[in-house]
Amino acid sequence: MVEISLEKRYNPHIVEGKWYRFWMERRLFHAPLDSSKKAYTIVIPPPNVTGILTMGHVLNNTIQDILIRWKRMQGFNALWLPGTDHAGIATQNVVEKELAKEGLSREDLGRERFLAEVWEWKRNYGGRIIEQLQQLGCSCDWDRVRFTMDEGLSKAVLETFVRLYHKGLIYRGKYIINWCPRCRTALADEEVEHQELGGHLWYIKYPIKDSDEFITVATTRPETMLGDTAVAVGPKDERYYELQKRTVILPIVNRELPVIADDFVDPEFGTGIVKVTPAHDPNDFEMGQRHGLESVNIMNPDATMNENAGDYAGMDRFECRERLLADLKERDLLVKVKAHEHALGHCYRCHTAIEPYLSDQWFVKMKPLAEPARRVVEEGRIKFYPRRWTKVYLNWIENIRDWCISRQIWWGHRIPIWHCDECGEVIAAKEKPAQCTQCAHSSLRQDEDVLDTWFSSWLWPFSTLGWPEKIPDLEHFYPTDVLVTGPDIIFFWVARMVMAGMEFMGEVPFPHVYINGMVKDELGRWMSKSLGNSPDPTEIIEEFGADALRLSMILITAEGQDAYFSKDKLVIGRNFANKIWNASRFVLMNLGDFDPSPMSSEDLQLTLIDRWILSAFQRTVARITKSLEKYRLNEAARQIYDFFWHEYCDWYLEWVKPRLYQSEKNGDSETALWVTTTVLDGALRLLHPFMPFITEEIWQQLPHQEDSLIVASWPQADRTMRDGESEEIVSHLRDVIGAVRNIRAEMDIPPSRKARVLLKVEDPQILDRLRTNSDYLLDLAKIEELVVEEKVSKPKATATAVVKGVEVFVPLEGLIDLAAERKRLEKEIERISRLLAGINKKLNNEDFLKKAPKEVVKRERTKGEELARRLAKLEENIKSIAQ
RNA sequence: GGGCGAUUAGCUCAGUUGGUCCAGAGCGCUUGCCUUACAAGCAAGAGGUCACUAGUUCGAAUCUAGUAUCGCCCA
Repeated sequence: MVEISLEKRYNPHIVEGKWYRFWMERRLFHAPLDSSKKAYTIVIPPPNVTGILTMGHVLNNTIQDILIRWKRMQGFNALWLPGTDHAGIATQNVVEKELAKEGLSREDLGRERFLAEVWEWKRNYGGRIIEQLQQLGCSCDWDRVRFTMDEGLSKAVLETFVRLYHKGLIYRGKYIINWCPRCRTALADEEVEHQELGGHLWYIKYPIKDSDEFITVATTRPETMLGDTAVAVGPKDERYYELQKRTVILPIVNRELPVIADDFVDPEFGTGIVKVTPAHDPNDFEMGQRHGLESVNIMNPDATMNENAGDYAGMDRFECRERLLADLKERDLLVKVKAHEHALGHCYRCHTAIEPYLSDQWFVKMKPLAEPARRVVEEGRIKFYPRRWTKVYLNWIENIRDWCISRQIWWGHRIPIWHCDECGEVIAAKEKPAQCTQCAHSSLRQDEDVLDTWFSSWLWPFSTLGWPEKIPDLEHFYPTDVLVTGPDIIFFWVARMVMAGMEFMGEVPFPHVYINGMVKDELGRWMSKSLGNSPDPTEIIEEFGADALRLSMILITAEGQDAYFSKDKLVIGRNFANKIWNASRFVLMNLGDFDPSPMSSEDLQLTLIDRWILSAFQRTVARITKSLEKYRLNEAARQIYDFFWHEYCDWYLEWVKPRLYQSEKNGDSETALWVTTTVLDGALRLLHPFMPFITEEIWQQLPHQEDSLIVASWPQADRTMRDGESEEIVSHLRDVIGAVRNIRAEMDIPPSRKARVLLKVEDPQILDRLRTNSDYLLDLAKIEELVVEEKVSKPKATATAVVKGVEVFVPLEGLIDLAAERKRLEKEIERISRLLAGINKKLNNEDFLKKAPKEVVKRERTKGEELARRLAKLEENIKSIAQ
């Protein structure tokens, strides 16, 4: 047996690392292919390789670990498949920044050497977040760790691209896309974050050709006027019927612009006339398509102006705006400026303002993929927890737009498209074809672009299990059982995984999606590096321990609600860990070498409190299991917390002490030890998914069968152990003790002074019950002499209380403070009167008696009678004080 | 403009099929205790018209509608 530590405070440092190593050495997290067991699978939302653990990861991964550990204990072949995501743009940015320190750009190195640098970086730093997850206690199957750029996963990417291409679901074209001028790449619509900004609306005069007149257009982006190829008005806008026949002159550039009529134009906006810049605005682009307008691109990829911008060429877009406005003002063409709120897109990686930009890109046609993804959710084959996200998901699916998947960066899966230099043929192939399929020429060039990172992560639930190879693992573990992730990537990732699952596997990737809340700081702000308000979880683990962090996070997070984190919220977890520690220390100290596990039910001499705590434990098991099944983790955590602290520690351990202290072992003390350790053992099992380290540490010191608590069985709810009668009696005893304690405290009876207590009980059944169990009252209420009788004459100078069926008298032998006692009783009378009034109101209501369920009426009636009796006694007692 | 969430004790939050959870927990506060597991503890207590209004119902913190404040997502 392990030496019992005498530390009075739980010290996570000497415990956590030790057990994690123990689990790893025995490969207890590993889920081998074992078809004799039912599989339970979760794939981790792969964190970015560049990532470090955030509080958001802590919450997300703690939830997954709780589910996995729970299912593993239930006997499932539980696989939690970990891994990381290559995070194309983010990772490339990181490495480029490193290179910049040496004055180098990626172009200086060239593609090949640059990629070698990134791989090197990944080897050195890419495992950091994995180590941090281990510190948190995550029981991932590390033998199966995957990376989106692994060979196998890369194969899956090529496979899906080529399949979709041949199905006609991937196409290339010149469209307006979201361009990040800093990352110099296209982004998908979802990768753009919109921010409401206080901008301006500029009113600019455009001269009408062959006249002295002007029109006025309103725009939020004056610099793009250099690329205008039309102005537009609403077709039904009577003000501008005449104008539609005219031509206007673009100032500065002096280009002639047609006036077009298009429904897109909102007559209420500005002057009702808008400029049309097909190359720099998605709506204008569509108008341009409808009206056959020319597109004039006026910008370079870095958002400086190009040669089409004339004198402004070379300027940055914002500088150009200032200069242009100044020039317009000088020519008296700037009519006015109005403040104007509008949403401006920003790059989700670097927060640079996005430029709508016309360029050649690859797209996935989404409608055909979205249809099955919509259906499975509508049919309930995929359920969201909490349910409200269903609507968000469906709304997005229904308004889906094609997915821009090409990125003008180097780090990622290079698009498996080969261009023939000779005939211009475009070939999609997993490997470089030997020759052009069209002209047989061998000069083939691979497309320069790489794929969106999400084009590999949407395959994650099955690519990690070996797809497209048909291996038994895939068969056994797919589909996964639940996906746990944050609301911020429902569109990016969840929806697309559903599409990919349906398209390539013909099956939903998971039946349940648990959307956890976001972790914010105490002011409700998002945690971000720039605000510096994101605490480092590893420092927190250092200070409080992983168990305390995990439990605290779960307790403060109701299903899917955002959590406002602050360090003082960790106190609850830390204190609870300490409570577990000390209660267990107490049990172990009393257990000594005795092994109670072989005791059979015939050996046991169960007392009232034994039956009660075993019953309460069963109640808790049933509740926790149910809560976990509904993904109500905070509820489950709260239940085990309350049971352990406020039933097992506060009452059972206090009551059982005298039996454990007996120096000679006998049937009674052995039974007490058996119950004490059995319930502790059970509680540790229930706690283990939440607090894996401390529970393993203690459990290993208790007599046990299995190697590790990790693989010990989850307690089965057993109705035959439920004992309503003992629960009722104990509840009654607690009420009596509470009444005495209240008198003692309010009457200032020092704890050192034991009291004489008289209980007057008229009901013979209750009388018998209290007499039989009177020993349970003595210690906890600090009673020296107890009288329990049917008829008790109240001594003089006595403090009194009334609980169900019992009058409690505590004689104070002249020390009584009459005023205090009167105040105490008055307060109680007021409380009871209020309750009684509420009940009487119901009972005097005929509709209530008629329409409420019978048992409710009966319950209210019984309660009313009981309260009336108590009130009468209280009033009698307060009267006798006055004498 | 559309959708969603939040509003309960000084602070942070539970309370999901409307009736012994019409009110709870942790922290903080008051009082008394170093009671041989635990002062990161034990015991007792103070503190809330459950944002507001109207409605449904025998009965509403809980359901419906609207209002206010805050926050998020989408357009």
